Amino acid sequence: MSSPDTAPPARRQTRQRTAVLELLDELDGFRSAQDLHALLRERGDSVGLATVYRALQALVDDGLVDVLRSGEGEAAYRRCSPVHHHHLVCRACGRTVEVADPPVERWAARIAAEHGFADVQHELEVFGTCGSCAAGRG
Amino acid sequence: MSSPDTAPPARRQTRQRTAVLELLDELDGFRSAQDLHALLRERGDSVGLATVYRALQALVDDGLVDVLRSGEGEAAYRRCSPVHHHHLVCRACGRTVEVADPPVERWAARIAAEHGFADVQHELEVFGTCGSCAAGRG
DNA sequence: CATGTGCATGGGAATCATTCTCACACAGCT
DNA sequence: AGCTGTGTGAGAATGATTCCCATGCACATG
Repeated sequence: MSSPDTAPPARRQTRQRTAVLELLDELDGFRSAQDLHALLRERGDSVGLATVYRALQALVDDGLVDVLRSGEGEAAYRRCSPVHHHHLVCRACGRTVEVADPPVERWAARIAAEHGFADVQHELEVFGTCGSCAAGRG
Repeated sequence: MSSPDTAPPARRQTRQRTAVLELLDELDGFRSAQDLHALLRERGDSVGLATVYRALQALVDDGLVDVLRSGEGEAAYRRCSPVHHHHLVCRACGRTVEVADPPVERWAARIAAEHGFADVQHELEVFGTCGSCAAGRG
C-alpha cells in the first residue's frame, strides 16, 4: 500500500531545523510553537517564527514530534518516540509521560467494527496533576 | 475550594439561545460555530456570530453540548447526552456515535495512579470511515 | 399590567495563532 | 567554484474567537 514511490522528502539540514530539534530534545513536556520560538531567541539561535512552524510541521510529518491541541486551540509540540503511544500530562507543570495501551487499541478497533467503521484511528490523552504539583506549590 | 456556593448561572432564556439549542438538536455530528451561525441565518433565525459563540460556551458549561477541536483548531460542537462518553466519528461525513468505555476509564485511572498523578481526566476520540462512506465514493 | 434592573445581544474592531508571499541565502551536487 | 532549488525571514494576510459597549429584552416585582 504505502508505496515508497513518493520520493523521500530529503530534508535539507539547516541551522534552524537543527536548533529546533535540539531544543525539543532538551525540553520535557509539550510547548507551543510561540514558546519554542521565544526560547530560541533567548538562546541566541535566532530563527524566524514562520520557520519554527515549518520545522515543527516537518518533524511531525517525519514522526519525530507529537502535536497536542490545547484547549485554546494553540498547538503544543514535544519530541516523542516513533512508536504509537499516548500521553499522561500534568496540567500544572506540563510534565509528560508516554504510555502504551494495548487494551484501548483493541477496544477502539472492536467498537469501530461493531458500528461498521473502517480505517480506524484514535486519540487518547490523560490529564492529571503530578505528584510534585499536588504536594506543594513547587 | 470549588464550593457549590456559587449560585447557578441562572441562564436567561432568549430567542437566540433557544434557536441554537434547537438547531443542535436537529443536527447529527459535530458542527463548527461558524457553520451553525450560517445555518441559523439560512433558517431566518438571524443571530449574531458573537452570540452563537456565547450560547455554545454556555451550553458546554452546562454539559448539554460537547466540543471537539478539529485538526485545524476549529472547534466543533454537538448536542450530547450528559453522561460521560466518547465519540466514534466518521471523518468523511461527520456522523457520530456516542460510546461508553468502562475499560478505558479504569485503565486511565490505573496508569495515572502508577505515575503518581491525581485528579485524573481523559479525552478519547475514535475516528474512522463509516459504512456508507466506505461503500461508495459518495 | 406597568416598571425597573441587569444580563444578553450584535456588529465591528481587536486579538492571536498560523499561513502565505516573495526576494534572497545557502545546502548539496557536479 | 558554480548551479539549482529548497529553506529562510519579515511582514502581510487569513481565520477563528473574543472584546467593547450602546441598546434590547427577560424576568421579578409592585
